[in-house]
Amino acid sequence: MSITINDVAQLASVSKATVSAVLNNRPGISRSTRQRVLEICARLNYRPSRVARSLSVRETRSIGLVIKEIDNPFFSKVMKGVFDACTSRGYTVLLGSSELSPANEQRSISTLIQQRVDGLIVSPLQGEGVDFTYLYDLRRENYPLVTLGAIAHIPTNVVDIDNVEAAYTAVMHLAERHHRIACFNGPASSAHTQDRFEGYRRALEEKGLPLHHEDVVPAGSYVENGYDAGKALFSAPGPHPTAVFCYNDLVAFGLINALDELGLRTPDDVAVCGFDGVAHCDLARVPLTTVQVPAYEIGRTAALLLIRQIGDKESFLNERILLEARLVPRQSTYS
Amino acid sequence: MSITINDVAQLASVSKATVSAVLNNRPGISRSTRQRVLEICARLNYRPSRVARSLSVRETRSIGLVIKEIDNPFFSKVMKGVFDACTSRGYTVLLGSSELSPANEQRSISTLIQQRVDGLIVSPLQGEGVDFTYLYDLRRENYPLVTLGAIAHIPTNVVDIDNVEAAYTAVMHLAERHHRIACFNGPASSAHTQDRFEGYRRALEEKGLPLHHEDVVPAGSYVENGYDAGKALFSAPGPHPTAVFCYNDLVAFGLINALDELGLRTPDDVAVCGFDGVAHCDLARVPLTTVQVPAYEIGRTAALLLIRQIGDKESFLNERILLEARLVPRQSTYS
DNA sequence: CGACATAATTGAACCGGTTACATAAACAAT
DNA sequence: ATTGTTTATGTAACCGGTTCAATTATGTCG
Repeated sequence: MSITINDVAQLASVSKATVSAVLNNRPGISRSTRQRVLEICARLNYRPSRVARSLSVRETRSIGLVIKEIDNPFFSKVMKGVFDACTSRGYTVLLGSSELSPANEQRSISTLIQQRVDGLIVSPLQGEGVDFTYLYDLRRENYPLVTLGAIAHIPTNVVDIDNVEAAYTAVMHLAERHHRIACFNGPASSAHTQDRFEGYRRALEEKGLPLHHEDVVPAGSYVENGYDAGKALFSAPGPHPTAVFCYNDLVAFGLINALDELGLRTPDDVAVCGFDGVAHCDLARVPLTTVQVPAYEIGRTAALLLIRQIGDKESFLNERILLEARLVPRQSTYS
Repeated sequence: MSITINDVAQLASVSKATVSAVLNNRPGISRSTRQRVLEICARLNYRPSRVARSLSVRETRSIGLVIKEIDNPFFSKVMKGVFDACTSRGYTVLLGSSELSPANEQRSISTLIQQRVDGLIVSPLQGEGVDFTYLYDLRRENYPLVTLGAIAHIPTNVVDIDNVEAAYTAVMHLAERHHRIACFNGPASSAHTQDRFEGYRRALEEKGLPLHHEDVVPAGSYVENGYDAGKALFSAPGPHPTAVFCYNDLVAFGLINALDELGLRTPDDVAVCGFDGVAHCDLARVPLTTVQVPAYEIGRTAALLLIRQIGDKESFLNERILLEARLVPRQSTYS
């Protein structure tokens, strides 16, 4: 099938060992032999098999990235951060995605481990029905692992922002002008959902505002979810909230759309705050106030941390890196 | 280090061959042996090494996906299509991206081949300084390859839309009301840029409209590019175009922003048409008229085609699948 | 010129699976 | 009891690299 090291060795009339030495720039090869071998490699267009090498040296120079949603601009940026850091250091990225399903997450991780990736970056799901004993096992085996967000009871290397704090800040911002603030939560299976809700709760508490049960709605993470939740909440009878803190920007966009259709104006009738700071928040019909999360840096940092840990398995077993998120007020909360 | 088939064999007091047979559901294993082996696998939490298997059977059950921009919602959807099709068929996706640099493209492909992916999906660059002899070589070796967009002089399996036709339709739409239409081109290194421009040219020609040289500007593929190009074109002295056909939606968004800052209104002063139909075109400040490209289906179709070709290398050597794109008129071209 | 150090090269085992073939065991038929 | 047939399991080679001890070639020096 394809050219192997044996073909090269034979044509150069040297042993495989010599070819291997040449290709790995090991010393102790004569100038002439090196030249001849390289020439033949070029002529044959020889590409050493990484799978054979991986088997032998027990490292694949690849890492697995398991995100939650491929089709989410936030994760696109994370991916890019991971990708850039990895490729510049000779690592290949194998892609996994849970698409919010715990079963998929587990399957992805399992597959990647069978592929013998040198380490994993996981944006973990959490909540009901999420079994992370397998992540726990990885930890115990000292498998290089970085999670984007902490996992309850499992110490890992974490790269994230302080979601509670960021949500708190955002809601405090809304509370400057509003006294009834709703919360559109994200997927129940995401730890971020819980943290952001906690920030919301604290802000209300601090301001002495009541937490209306019916104002806390499980929305989701996509535009449609925000739209549906918005339609439901604001077409219900009775007085409505005058501001909504959304799990992410997409939900916020959907909400604004729903409000518009209901004849409610943003921000005059209802102020809306998003989260993530995906590109184009500033291009939206109503420029969106949001919490700018450094997604690219999260990805990049996670990759660097992971690679460091791959290199020295004993170090940084339990690092927790929190990057800065900042509130970017725009028109959707100011009239 | 990690558990191997030998460990399992030893504990079950059988040979590796037997363990292998059990794990691959090969017939001719006694009920009791099978059970015992499986039990021990479970107990040891044994995960067969795909790298060893790959070396042996000469297939990795993985494919490489090389896109042009990770951080571009269009490619996010393509990726998702590829990912879904692949994972449901047991293939892993290795990620590559040229980020519009031919050198990167080549490096990505080269790396993926060394990883011995079973096939490649490439969204190829094209134009000046793009050397695709290596893609040509792949073709000759009958390496499974699907490209998203044709490559000049190289017959491959192609999945794409008819860019010329789609651009033509879009520009004809603009030409219903406008007589001077600019074109914001994409990256010079993209074949799509050339095709879309060709559609633009044909539409003008058919309508008998003049093609002003200064109205054809190399913009790029990101929001900033559209913004910059817009600022430049519309702040120049003299009469301006009253419509712009943009390479993609992001450029269109940037342009609308620029126009806004220059005090020009969309669509009243300048009509704008995008391309791709990324999510949120309908959420933009000015809902964007665009050509809706079935990105997810492109990815999915490409993956299916590739996998089919991997299974039967002789078939479909030269398939050319064009999916439907359709114009979605919105406010940015209608007042 | 022989002894010895040094440089260059090779042989063989190994990584962890798969697989063709050989062998052993179980059982039926004669 | 012998042979044949079927079923279950084991042996060993192989995939394409890496690695290290052993070997051979080359060079230095007394």
